[in-house]
Amino acid sequence: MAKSDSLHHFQGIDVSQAGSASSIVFETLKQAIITGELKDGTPLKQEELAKKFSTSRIPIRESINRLEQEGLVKTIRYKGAVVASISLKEVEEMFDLRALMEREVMLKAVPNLTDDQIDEAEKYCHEFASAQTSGDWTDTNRKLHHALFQASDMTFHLSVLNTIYDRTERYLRAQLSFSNGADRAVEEHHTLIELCRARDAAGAAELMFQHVKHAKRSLLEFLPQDSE
Amino acid sequence: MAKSDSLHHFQGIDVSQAGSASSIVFETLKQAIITGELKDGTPLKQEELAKKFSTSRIPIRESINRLEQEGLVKTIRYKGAVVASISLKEVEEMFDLRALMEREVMLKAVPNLTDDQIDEAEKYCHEFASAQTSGDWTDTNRKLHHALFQASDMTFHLSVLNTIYDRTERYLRAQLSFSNGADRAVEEHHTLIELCRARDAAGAAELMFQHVKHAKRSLLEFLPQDSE
DNA sequence: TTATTGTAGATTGGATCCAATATTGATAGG
DNA sequence: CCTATCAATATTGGATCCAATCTACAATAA
Repeated sequence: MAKSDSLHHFQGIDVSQAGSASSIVFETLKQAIITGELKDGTPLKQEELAKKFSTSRIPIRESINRLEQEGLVKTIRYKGAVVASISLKEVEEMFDLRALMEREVMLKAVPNLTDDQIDEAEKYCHEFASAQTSGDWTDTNRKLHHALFQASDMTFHLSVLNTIYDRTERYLRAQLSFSNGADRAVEEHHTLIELCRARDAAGAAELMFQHVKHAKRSLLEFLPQDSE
Repeated sequence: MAKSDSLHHFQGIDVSQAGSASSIVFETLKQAIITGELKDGTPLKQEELAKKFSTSRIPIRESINRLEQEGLVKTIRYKGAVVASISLKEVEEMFDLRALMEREVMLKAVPNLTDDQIDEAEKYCHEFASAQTSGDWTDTNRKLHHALFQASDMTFHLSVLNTIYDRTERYLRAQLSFSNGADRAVEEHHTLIELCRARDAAGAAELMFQHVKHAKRSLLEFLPQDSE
């Protein structure tokens, strides 16, 4: 009963009102993992979740399958599923890839950016600067990046970037709960907006690259723990 | 009965001997889609597949879910699943990303390559040159690239690359059935091996980049059809 | 005491049944 | 002849039941 109380968040969530049960469970669990509500290693027991969501185990199983395919959980046959942890090496890789990809995306996006889009990005830029909780921080950060990326029309790149964001967000949140290492990011974001307004694609792309590399470095300083 | 005969390949495949039913069905379907045995738009009917695999619909549904998460099928609620097609724009994007990533991977791999690994790659290089069917071609091509990539120890990058290979292979096969545009590739592969032996990481990386860009170009020449 | 074995409980994997929805074809009206 | 509506069928989504496997703990023997 009190054995595993880490899923108390889902109290009262019911499925019988919108889309398919599977997709609701999937989105809810995914969000809980991304935000860190469900910590690394938390076992996801089908029966338990079925009760929380007031459904049978079928939609739960489908959700867990999909989550595993996205790399967010890891299951062992007849043993069960747990929230997947991520190694330091993988974090590094993901940030390196982010840097590489976001540079390319910016290169294509900047020439297509409308003034409205830049205004929107700047709005998020300010929200970002005044964000208080780590949740607000990551949310506005994602919105800001996304607003700039939209103009690139590189849907596949963006989908890959999204999975990287999904899989690293909880670690970013953890970092930001401790340090307030967002100062440099705020500065870089403002400069980024300026470069976009000037339609300096190469400059914006290069700054984005460095921006992500900086984020990687400050995150790694805060993850000296295990490596799995 | 003769209505949809595009799944006749699975005759006799039975599930009751190895891993979980789900994973067997998943791998089999995935391979069939990758190779092009199941063409774009082919509907995947659960009952029909359940009979072919001698199981219930449950493992079929799980497989389809996982395939959808990998982008290989597309399902509509209460309507069914079909083999996902891919737009020209996505093909372009995937090859651009491949070029970008494989350059980075080579940059890290070359200094770590052992002589044995290079020998292995060269073996595939020769197999590739003498491959007859489009299946042999893509197989050895993948093996060759993979052999070189292993030394990079960039597991996440490789997983992304694998999904790109998975989602584009059938189009490459189709191309190679028509043209024999592999001549240039053979040449580039040999040069690539030379550069690896010389431990010229920058050179190998740059050649790999161009190699993928060339592949992209010759593929696009053969896909002037629809765009969806 | 310690290692081993066996049994009971818990948990996941798969099969079958029912519910919800879409598709198709027939029929009636214009 | 064409169109619209409605019933019949096909197909997917979800619930419940059974099977297979793992885990924990106790009993027994060295």
